[in-house]
Amino acid sequence: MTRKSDEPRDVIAKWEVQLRKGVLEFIILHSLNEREQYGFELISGIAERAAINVPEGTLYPLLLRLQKEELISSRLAEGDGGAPRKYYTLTLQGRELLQAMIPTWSKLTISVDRLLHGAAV
Amino acid sequence: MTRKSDEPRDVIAKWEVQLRKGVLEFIILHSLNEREQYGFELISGIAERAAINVPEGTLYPLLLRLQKEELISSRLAEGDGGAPRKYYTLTLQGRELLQAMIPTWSKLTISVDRLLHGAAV
DNA sequence: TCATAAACCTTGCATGACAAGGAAATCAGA
DNA sequence: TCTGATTTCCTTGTCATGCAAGGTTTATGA
Repeated sequence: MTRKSDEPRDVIAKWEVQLRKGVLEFIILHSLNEREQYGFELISGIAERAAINVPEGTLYPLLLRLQKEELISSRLAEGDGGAPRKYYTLTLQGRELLQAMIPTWSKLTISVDRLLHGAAV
Repeated sequence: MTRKSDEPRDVIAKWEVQLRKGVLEFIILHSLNEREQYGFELISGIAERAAINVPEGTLYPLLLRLQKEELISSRLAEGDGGAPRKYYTLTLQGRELLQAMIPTWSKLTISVDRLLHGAAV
């Protein structure tokens, strides 16, 4: 019995990975704009509030990148019986970028939904 | 006078490229599900109805990929005083995938909007 | 024959998501 | 003291997509 490697579920799962590109940066910046948070806190908060699972292998490289781009900054603090936590907050640049991202996101989703529902411009 | 290469407009433009990943495949499939179309027709139709500009360098490789994955099929027809047109339609697999994509897209945008507006799950 | 327009194609690069594996700090108990 | 569990963070390599730039083919009209 042969088995195709491209079953529908796999195809959708791969597509979802592509769809998330850019989106995760957006929601991380937005979450940090609400309040200072550390890595694990971001992951659990976003999972709880939006049902979006952000893997560690995605989050940490992303946070490092955002810090290198000076969109966020960090400070170390003691952990709760474990390794120290790294708390992140937005820089001024980060807040400005986030403000520009919001209408960009809105425009894209509105455009797509307009196509989906066949409404005119 | 120095000039930073990372001006806000560039940063947003790059981010927008990332955001479109996956989305373009989705809207192309959706457009072709409505009716058979050729490349230029897709570009102009999507630009007009959704204000989304799909460059040729994006569209043609995408169409070739979708055809290789047997999500769309094509037929040649005469052009309007120019090169022949390649008309594309969805295959059964393509229609099935599209039907699975729609709720995936909805869930993602709803989740993000829930975060943005601070509503609870 | 040349220019123009319609339509399509190719190459190479930039970039983000993530699986897998790992490392460091703390604490509890044997 | 050693071991294991828990919390937290990090690194590497792979895969996929979008797209700019440049090119090709077909037909038409001057």
